[in-house]
Order: sequence, then structure tokens, then C-alpha cells
Amino acid sequence: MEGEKIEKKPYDAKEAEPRMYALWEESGFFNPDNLPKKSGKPFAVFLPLPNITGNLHMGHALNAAVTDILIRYHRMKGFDTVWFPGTDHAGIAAQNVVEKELKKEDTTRHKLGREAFMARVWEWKQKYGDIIMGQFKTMGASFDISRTRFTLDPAYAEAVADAFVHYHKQDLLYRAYRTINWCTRCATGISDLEVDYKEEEGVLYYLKYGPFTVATSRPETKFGDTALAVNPADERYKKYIGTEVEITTLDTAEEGKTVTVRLPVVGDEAADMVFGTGIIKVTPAHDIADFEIGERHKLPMLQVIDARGKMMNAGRFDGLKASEAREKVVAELRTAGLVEREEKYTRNLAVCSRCSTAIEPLPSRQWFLKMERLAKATLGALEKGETNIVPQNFAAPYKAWLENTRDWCVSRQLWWGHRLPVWFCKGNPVEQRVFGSATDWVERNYVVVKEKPEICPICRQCSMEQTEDVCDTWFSSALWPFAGLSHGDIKRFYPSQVLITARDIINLWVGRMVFSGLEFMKGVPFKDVFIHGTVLTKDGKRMSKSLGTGIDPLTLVEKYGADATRFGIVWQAMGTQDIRFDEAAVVAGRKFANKIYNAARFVMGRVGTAPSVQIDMSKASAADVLVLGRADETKKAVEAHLTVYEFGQALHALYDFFWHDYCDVYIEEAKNSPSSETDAVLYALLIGSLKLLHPFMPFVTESVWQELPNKEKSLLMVAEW
RNA sequence: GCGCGCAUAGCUCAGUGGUAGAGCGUUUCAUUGACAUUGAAAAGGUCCCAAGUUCGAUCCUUGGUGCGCGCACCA
Repeated sequence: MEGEKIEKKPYDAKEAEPRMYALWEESGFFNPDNLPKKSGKPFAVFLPLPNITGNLHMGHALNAAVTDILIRYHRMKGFDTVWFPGTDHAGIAAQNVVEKELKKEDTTRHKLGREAFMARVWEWKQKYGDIIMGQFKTMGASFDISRTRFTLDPAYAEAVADAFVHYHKQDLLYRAYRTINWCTRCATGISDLEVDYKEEEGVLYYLKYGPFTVATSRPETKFGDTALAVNPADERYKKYIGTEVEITTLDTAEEGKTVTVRLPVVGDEAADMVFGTGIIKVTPAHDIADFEIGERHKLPMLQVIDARGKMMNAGRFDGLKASEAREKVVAELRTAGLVEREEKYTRNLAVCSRCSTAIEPLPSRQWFLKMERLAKATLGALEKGETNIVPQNFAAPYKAWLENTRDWCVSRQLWWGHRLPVWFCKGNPVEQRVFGSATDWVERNYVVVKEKPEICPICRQCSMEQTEDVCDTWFSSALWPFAGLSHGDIKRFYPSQVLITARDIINLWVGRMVFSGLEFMKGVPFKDVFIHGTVLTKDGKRMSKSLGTGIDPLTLVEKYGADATRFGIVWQAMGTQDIRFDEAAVVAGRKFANKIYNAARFVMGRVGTAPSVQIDMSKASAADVLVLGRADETKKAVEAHLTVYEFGQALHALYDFFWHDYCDVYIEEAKNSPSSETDAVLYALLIGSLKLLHPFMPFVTESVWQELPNKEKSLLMVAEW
């Protein structure tokens, strides 16, 4: 009311935010089925499955903020909008976390047993699954909680089993005995993409191998050598190809003695003429490249390191850890005069991406998904523009991976995950020999079917036994855009419009979702892939818990409010650039929220209880025309920026307009221009600004909207854009 | 080794083939007026270096330097 003093107070985010979220949830509008009018135009986004292993970090906060902007924007534009939330059981990662807990209690999963251990992981899941979803809500995420899925839900698990059986029927999935990446700590095989490399100072030993000298960093594997390889074009060694050479090596039975063994020499392109001496000792059982040489030349595999990383088949070295064996072997080789020289060098040590333990390549029976056809289809979708990667420069590495990828090892020797739908015959099993690989191996008879067969179709009498192996987590998360969804939702919302994610899982997850979608849904799962930046510390370091450089977004919410936190992140999210996160931007966000709140209070006080938004342009002043023009430009700029995922740019445009054009200039002038025309412009622009700002700062805008004297609809969240 | 990104104010970053911008910080002024979580103003920049294209380059090209990242079976 005129003359009445407006109470002096700053915006209280802490009070308003939970209240607004409750209002939204009560409305049910996060669920597109409840929207007042349905347009038939879908807009769907799938939340990139957060792991149940921890709390929200800045990467999640950025992802949630930009996704929520798009979701709210499209909802206001009248799309049938849905954001699918959910969590990932995160097989190896979750199992590790719980194992760490057990270690504190001085026990292990083996002591607990499978059942009890699984119960513990489920307990963990209940707790952290809820926590992480709650944290997304705190950030204002307007996802449809009624559509929450978890990758181990029964319906989801069924889809995983279906996929496995399907691939097997299609002859894309096979079991093989191969040298794979094995983590001795996690006690499971892992895929190529789960291997990290870290530089390590090592020694390159030049060992005497009969007439040759061979460079190796792993002398302890020499007992597993089954050949030597040279490049077929190498003039130095060409003449040896196809012959056998005599090698003097350590006797594994008696210390101080040497024995002579014979090794064939093969010609293989893998031998680099300029590295070392140009000769490779081929150990197919303990090196993946060597395994491949072995495949090409039908070499036998001789395993000398077991699944715990200890020596085997190596006589008196048996039971030693590989690293201990190395020292011992080198010492003895020196004594025997079999070491020509030693060279320091840095090598890329393969480590488990989950626990950083050195990978031990080992021969193991695993399930593999043939990648050739699937990768080709994925490349096709990329080339035809069915999937569009933003920014484009991430398409090149994605392509390179698809063009070169090996078959995917999808089985894991874990407990936490989807058991494979593989059933072994146990009564009177007929063993079969499997040929066609480097080694012949004995395989139990099995069938691949979703449900346990009533009676074994092989021996016709046993009750079958399910494999202990589980699926790679990424095999199940690859099905995320459709697994466990209702037919109705698939029909309406597949494919989704955009996948918003970080660059580190482009191959691990995005590529695999695309080929899964192509295989099972006959179409890509999303049209655009937007790769947002990585949130770094202010001095450009990676945020990491262990380094203590992480910032908890919830601490920021606590201090400044969720709107301010969203503002702070998005303010710095320029295009797809990495963000050196500066808390000052969150402070600016809090100030901006306060500005919105106070400008609104001023305008409401000024325009009274029955404001008009009718603007008669013929009576408009120069100031009116100017500010209305700027408003229009701003709206267009926001829309243009959002269509190309330029969130920071959009927010900067809004900030400039609202603070400077609307508040500093127009409102200040309006104080000297008490006309009803000005009132109409003031009020119309307030309404308009709240709408434009809502996707970015949903809480403060909604709470102001709730105070408007003549709000047209109950919620700003579903107001017309 | 191959590839990608970045380099602009004290800090974090926008931006443009022609006088260089924001947020935060700094300095000065303004106070019972929506907001001091404010307003007005100011200081502060060899736009990494070099060459080239151009009437004109911070922007385009090439080379270099520095930082970050991805990929790779170098035994």
C-alpha cells in the first residue's frame, strides 16, 4: 500500500527453499502425467546414475543444476517433461566400500558369507540411495521421484537378464578362456575401460635368451614364456623365424642351477624394432599383447601367477608374490650371468580404476560381448547424426574408441551385482573340450536362459546350478534409458532429448548406452549428448576427496542457499569449459536472490493489490520502450543460449537485464514517475523476469510468485514461459 | 607417441577483424526511501611469445612456450 512502510528484511533461503520444494512435490507436477495440459511433445532426460557409494559432489551439482534448468524451461514451455532419477548399484565400487567398512570391524566378506554380505550392501544402499536422492532434492532437482529406478530392482534385473540372453542368442556373447585384466585385490576380472595407468619408475632388464638379449620389466614371468617374437621385417632376426632356439634359464627345482629350454621364434608385427632389442619374450598368460601374439601363432598358455598374484607352476618360487619373485629371480639371474644390463625407465603401470592395485593380467574364463557389430552400429548413428555430441571435439576420441575397441569382458567375480543367467549342469556333467583359441580348455556344460530350468536339458536329471559370476555394472547401466521402464513411458519418452554428463564416461557409459539402445530399442537413446565441464578447484586442480580439495555443494547450500549455489556453478559454466570453482560466484548468487526478492517486494508494494499488466504502447515513455526492448532481447538471448547448452551465458544475460536494466535503471526512474502505465510495465516485467529466472533460481522466484497479488496460476513452476 | 582443450584486470572468467567487458576484490562518495547481501563513480590490462595474412589482429594462419586432459599392448 502507498505510504505503508515495507518491512526491512533480506531473503531467507533457508526458510523458503524447503517450503517451495514441498509445494512442488505436493502439486505432483514433477510427474508429467499430472500436468494440467499435455501437449504430446515429450521432453525427457535421464539422470546419469549416481553411484550409491557416496555423497553429492560438485560434478553432480553442476549436472543437476543444468539439467534442472532444461527441465524447468521445457516444462514451462509446455512440453510433457520428465526427468528420470535413479541410482546405480555400482558393483565393484559399492562392494569395495562395504568391504572397507568390514575391515574396520576386523572381518571380511568371506567370513560373513555371500548372504550376509549382500544384506550389508543392501543396508548401505538403502541409506545412501536415499541420502543422495535427498541431496538432489535439496539442490532443487525437479525429477519425478515416482519414476525412480535402481539397477537391481526386479524389473531392471529382468531387463539385464533379457539382454544377456538376447546377446547370447544373437551369437554376440561368448565364453572364453583368455588373458584378461585381473585385479588381485578386488578378486575379479575387469574390462579395458576400468584400467587406469599411472607412471612408475621401473627397471628394464636386458636378459640373455640364448642367442638373443630380451628387454623386459617383468622377469618373473619368464617361466611362462612360450615363444620369442621378432618383427618379420627385422633384418637382424628374420632368419630365426620358424626355428626354435635354446635358452638357458633358472632351474625352478633347485637354486643355483640352470636348465636349457627350447622356445620357438615367431614373426609378429607387434614386435617393435626400435624398442629394447626388438625381441619380445612372449608370455601369453600374463600379458594381453602377448596373449594376442599367442592367438595368432597358436602358442600354448602357461600360467605362472595365480588369482591372488602369487607364483604358481614355478617350482620353488610358488607362493611368492609376483613382486617378491621378481627380486629373487633377478638376483639369481645376475648370479647366473644371465642379466646383460639394467636400465631405469618409467613405465605406465596398469592399475585397477577402483582400488589402484596393480593389474595382474591372467588367464581366466570370462564372458565377452563381441563389439564389432555393435560398435559399427554406434558409429553409424554418430555419422548419420542420430547422436550429436556437444562439443563436437569429443566425437573424435569416441570414434577412435569405437573403431578400435576389443570385445568387452562383461563378467565379474563379485557378489554384488546381477548374477548371470547361466546355468551349469551339475549332475553327471559331460565335460567338453573347447578349441579354437590359444589353449584348449575344459568347460562345463551350461545353458543361457533367463529362468532356472526345471530340469537340466543337458543331463535331463540334475537341478542346475547358477554361475557365481555377476555382470559388469556398466552392462546394466548401459540399459538405463529403457530398462525397467513401463511400456507407456518407453513409447512416450524414448528416445530422450539429451544426455547430460561428464566426459570421463563417454566410452564407459555413453557409447554402451547407444549400442544397447540400437540393439534393443532399434534406435538411439538420446539425440544430443552434452558433455559439461569438470569442476576443478580454484587453482585448477582436480577436486578429490583424498586430497581434501573437494567442496561439498551441500555446505554451500547450507551457507548461501540452493539458488545461490546453482547460480554460482552455472555462472561459471561457460559452454563446456572446465570450471575453476570460485565461491565468490555463490556469494554473488546469494546477493542476486536477495535482489530479486527485494525488487519484487518493492514492485508489489508499488502496484497494489490489483495490478494490471496491460501496457498501452501508444502511451509508453522512452524508458518504457527501452526496458521492454531489453526484456525482449533478454528472453531471446536466454532461449538461444539454452538451445546450444550455454547455461552460463544465459544466466549472465538474465543477470545483466534484471539487475541493471530493470532494477538500477527502470525501477529507479519509476520512483519519479508515478503513472499507472509505469506500474503496468513494472509488474509485467516482474512477472516476465520471474519466469525467465525460474529455471535458474527456482526457489526464490517461486516464493516471490507465491506472494503475487494476482498470480495467474498456482505455481510458477508450471506458468507459461 | 597420437589427439584435444586452455592462456584476456589482483582472482574466476566473458567477448569482438576497428575505443577491451562482467562477477569478486581494491579506492572514493552516497544512508532513516525494495535491497548496505545497496547505489554512484574510480583505479587496474604489451588480451602468453614470435612470425604471417590484413588498411587494421586480442580475435584468422603457422610456429613456439606454459598449464590441464583424453587415447595408446612399447615388451
